[in-house]
Amino acid sequence: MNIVTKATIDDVAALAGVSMKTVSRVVNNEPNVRPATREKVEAAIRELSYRPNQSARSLAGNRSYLLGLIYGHPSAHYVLDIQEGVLEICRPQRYELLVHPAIHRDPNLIDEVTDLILEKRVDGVMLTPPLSDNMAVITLLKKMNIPFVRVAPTENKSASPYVETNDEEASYDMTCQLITQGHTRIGFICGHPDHRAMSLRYEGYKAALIENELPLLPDLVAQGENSFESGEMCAKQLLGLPDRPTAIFAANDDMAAGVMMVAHQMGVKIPAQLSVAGFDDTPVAHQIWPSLTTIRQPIRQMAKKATDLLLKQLKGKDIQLPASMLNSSIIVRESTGPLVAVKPGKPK
Amino acid sequence: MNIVTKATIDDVAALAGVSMKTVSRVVNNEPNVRPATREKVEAAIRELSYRPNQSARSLAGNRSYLLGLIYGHPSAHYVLDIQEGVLEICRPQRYELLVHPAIHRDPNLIDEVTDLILEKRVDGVMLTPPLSDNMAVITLLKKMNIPFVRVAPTENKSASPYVETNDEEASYDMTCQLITQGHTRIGFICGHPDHRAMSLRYEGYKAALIENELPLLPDLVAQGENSFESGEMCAKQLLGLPDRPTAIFAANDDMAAGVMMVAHQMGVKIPAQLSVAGFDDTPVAHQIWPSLTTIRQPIRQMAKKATDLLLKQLKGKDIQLPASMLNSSIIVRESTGPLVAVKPGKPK
DNA sequence: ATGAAAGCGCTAACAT
DNA sequence: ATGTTAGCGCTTTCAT
Repeated sequence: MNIVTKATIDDVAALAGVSMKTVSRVVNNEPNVRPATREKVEAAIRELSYRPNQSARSLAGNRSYLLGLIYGHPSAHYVLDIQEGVLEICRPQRYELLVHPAIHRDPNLIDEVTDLILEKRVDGVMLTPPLSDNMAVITLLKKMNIPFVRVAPTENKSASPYVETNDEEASYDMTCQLITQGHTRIGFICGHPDHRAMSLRYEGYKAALIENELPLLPDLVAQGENSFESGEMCAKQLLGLPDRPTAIFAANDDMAAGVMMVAHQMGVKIPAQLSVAGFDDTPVAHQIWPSLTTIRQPIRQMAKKATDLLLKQLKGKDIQLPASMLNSSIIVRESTGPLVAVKPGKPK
Repeated sequence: MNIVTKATIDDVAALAGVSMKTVSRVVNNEPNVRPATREKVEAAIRELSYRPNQSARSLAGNRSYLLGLIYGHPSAHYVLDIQEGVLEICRPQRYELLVHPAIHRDPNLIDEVTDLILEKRVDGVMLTPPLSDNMAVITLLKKMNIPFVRVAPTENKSASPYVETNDEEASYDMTCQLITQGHTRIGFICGHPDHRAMSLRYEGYKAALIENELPLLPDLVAQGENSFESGEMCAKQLLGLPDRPTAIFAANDDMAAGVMMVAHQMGVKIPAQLSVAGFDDTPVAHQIWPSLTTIRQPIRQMAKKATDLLLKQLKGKDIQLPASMLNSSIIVRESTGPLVAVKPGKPK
């Protein structure tokens, strides 16, 4: 029973001496309002601390002003960055965000998304990896005829507007850098096969080897599944080789951290005896010792751009450029470098 | 123009041959519907793929079915855990979550919260540290007469229902454990002073020293501010002491990781020459080398319990127990242990 | 440039 | 146990 919460559009109209519709025009920044009228209305709005009721707006206007973010589980850091990027753009336009954690391949996923659309009535949806490539969801979204954008899809790019980054190129550059430092036996740890964007990182690695006329040795390529633990497993495999690699490039930082753990346990010096590189620049990358050379994606920028694309769709604007590319960059730290002869008993 | 999205409560009522109100009763699980009638209605709902329109429900019922989460920035991991805990409980009860990142001490914060309540019309609010102790926000929420819960508040506990954990006790236990391992010079790195919950961790440390008749040496207590970098600074200070500590307990994992980084750079062996303990069990704790002994809070559990408390308030149920305590636990890893004489030239 | 009237799809309050 | 009647506070459509 707070007076603050009570003002309605009628109250404002009465106080300003105009019709309800005129207030509506002012609130929604519609044209055809004389500046003098606009000011009168704005004064009344201020006076009453009027705030339009979203539920009423949604019901009458047949849209919810809600965006849905459906995310699979890359990492907390990634998700939060995306989320905050989205909010930064949509809030000023009076859209809010509904967050939906999803399990890739969960049989309930389709029902949940249907619910998001039918019951919560989100106006648009954003998909992040690995869901950006989930055909079941994409098909559903299309069928429901609801606007959506995808972050970093690798397949069916024509299905929706999207934002991507040059993972493959960055991966190529990283590999080249290792080669330049004198490494010829460079191991690679692949990401989870369900996470298609990960495979582009492998493509970049391959391309660099070929470009530099280095052999692609199957023994030096291990199949991880994104977790720290899988990185450890792969590291044991690669470092246990009779002729082990002098550098290991992992498709994400968690796995790279796993490699470093195993290296430490085996007494292998980084970077003197082994260079290690990761991908993502998660917080662990600079907190680990030695700090990890990795690749940083412009996650927040991608989210902002994607939100922009989505909102433009909602407003019916033609998107001339339904796709957008943002650059990732290599962050060189201490875990990579040329090989160094290690004299036993005299570390550093 | 999709048929799937079109069914309304009237359509269902017509198909089931009952009134709108009866459908409403079924949908909302209200009593006073004969089982036979209920089934007829449910069949019609299924047949039409009917989903109630949230906007209409909200407008008519004068509630939004939206919860607001206002979070300051502890860590991505913490926030996401809270968020998913909230969703796990509120979704089944058909409540959704609006996420609001906030900067503690931001002058706009009050306006933003007002907006969340007046315009987005959230039915209830959850506050996490350090906002749980932000009096400006608490006062506003009270004034607006909106239900709210707090996670881990340290002050004004009677202001709202809340959920807490035994930080102080866990911190006490950790310190005792270090003492048991033979450490008598134990350093402590405090958290950011704005983050009041952090100071309880210091209290636990102090209590353990006193209990064990160890002196509380001011030189061994450093003032950090939660970040990895501040942990490094404090470590340099503590390890630079003429008579340096043999163990350092940091008020969070990020700072503990900073300590380990500095120790590595100085050639100090962990745990042989220095034990290090953290607090939070963030992902970095088990990815770092050596893995970090730390304390795990039941974050998700706290979020679930807090959501439960909030929803009960919304439903007008009396909360007999407006506060709830959940236990944190020590996770012992490799970074702590008794001192070991190190023979130069023979590591491990 | 402004206004009047008609809903949007539900829930609440009150019948029956 | 079920139905009837009014709105909730906006946007839309169509006048003026």
